[in-house]
Amino acid sequence: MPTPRTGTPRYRQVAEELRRRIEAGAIPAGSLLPPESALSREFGISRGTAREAIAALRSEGLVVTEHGRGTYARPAYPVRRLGANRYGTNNSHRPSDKYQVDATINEVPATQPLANMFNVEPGTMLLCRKLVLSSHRVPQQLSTSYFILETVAGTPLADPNRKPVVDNNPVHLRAIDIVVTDIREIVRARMPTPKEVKALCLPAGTPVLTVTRQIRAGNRVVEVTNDIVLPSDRSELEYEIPID
Amino acid sequence: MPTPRTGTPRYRQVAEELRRRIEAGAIPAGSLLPPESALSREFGISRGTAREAIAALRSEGLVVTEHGRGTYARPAYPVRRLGANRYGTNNSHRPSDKYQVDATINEVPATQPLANMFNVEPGTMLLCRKLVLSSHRVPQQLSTSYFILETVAGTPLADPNRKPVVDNNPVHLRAIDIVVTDIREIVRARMPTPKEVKALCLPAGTPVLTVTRQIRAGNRVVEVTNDIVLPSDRSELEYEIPID
DNA sequence: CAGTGGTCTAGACCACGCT
DNA sequence: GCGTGGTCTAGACCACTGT
Repeated sequence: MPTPRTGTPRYRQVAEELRRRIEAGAIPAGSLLPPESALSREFGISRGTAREAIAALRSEGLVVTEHGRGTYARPAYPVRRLGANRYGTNNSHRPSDKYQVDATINEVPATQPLANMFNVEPGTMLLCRKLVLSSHRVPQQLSTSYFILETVAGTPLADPNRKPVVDNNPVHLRAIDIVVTDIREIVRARMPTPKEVKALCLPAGTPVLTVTRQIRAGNRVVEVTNDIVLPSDRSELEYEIPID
Repeated sequence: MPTPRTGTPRYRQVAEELRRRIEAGAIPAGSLLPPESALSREFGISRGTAREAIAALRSEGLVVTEHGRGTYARPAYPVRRLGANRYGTNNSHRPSDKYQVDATINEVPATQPLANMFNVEPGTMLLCRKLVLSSHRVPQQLSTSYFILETVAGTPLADPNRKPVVDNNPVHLRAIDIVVTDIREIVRARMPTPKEVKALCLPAGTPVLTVTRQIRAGNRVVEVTNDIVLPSDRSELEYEIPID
């Protein structure tokens, strides 16, 4: 019986000890934790148990593991803030020049939930724009937007070759004579799907922020974005709420 | 050699198969997955590998495990939406009556980051309000708010026995002659700490949404809420953005 | 009590990153 | 090649939920 079974499991105790070392700075952000073999020796546990301890820290987002190299105390990523003024007309730091965009466009009939959000009948043809937005060769954002096909057909928004469009924001819509009056966003968080992990280069245990967006011009809904997906380790969303 | 090592690991294959069953409805939301022993037999893997498959699904938030009972396809929780009008004066669905509040109040000197957010000198005395907001005996929200002590001393906001205050919103401030002009919120997501897991009854693998909030009256910052913590499986945030 | 998941061991071989 | 983490096995005992 090499392990006295006290109340809290061994792997948790080890995880807590490692957490203390990280938070105390004994293991600085960006540096390597001891390898599993060393933990196994130091704490007198099997390698499997050492792995469980590290898995616990990983699921808290405190460390990231790289195959063949080791486990690092998680370095702080530079954060991209989606500012409250991101839809303004004189947005001085428009991202067009700093970001690379990969867009695919196609036409689809409206499903029931989409039809509801647009206030149209199911089956109405929509333009679907899928975007991948990258910065420094690291993907920063996925999004899928829909427009009523009739209102954008033949405009630059429907042109698959018009790469430099970063986001379908009010400025682009105004260019085709649609005056946006307000935008409604719903923010949620969840764990990513395996596909999103890959597409956004997410370290294990990193949640994503999702934004569902309605862009309205008066009573008309002109765009529905059914999930902008943002990596939570490098993104934050800012809102300004005016009080009547 | 009981296991041919093809490209994708065995536990991932099993996880994907289980995911298909859940998404196809073969394992309806809320019902039990096969026990580890059954998976072990069915797929010809060891119990440890079956556990890894389930852990993968758990980390995606697709299933929840209860000790001694089994692993369930995750039921959809009722979602609490923090609406765009949550700071309005004529907020018809004020939550006061539907929620229970547990508040602790104390006085602390401003740390450097707090002082920055208030535009005051470090050391200025602040009133600190920690809230736990519950509904149906399930915690729904944690928050820590700060006020400049001088501006709220002696007012109901500083009274620890004034339980029914659900949130320090503009209505309460107006009652003490502070007219809020705007609110700034920053939304992030991350994995919860073990304490938050406990306090919010979070199933493993559930991220939290956090909101950092500044409430301003003209140029003055009257309240800083340094992280409202919301369980992402039961919360969403709504914003309305007016376009100039 | 039986059946479930939770923890842990001791060992094996594979895949990756280095030097 | 060596050291790292990644996958997997077979077995053990514990802890919790049911009957």
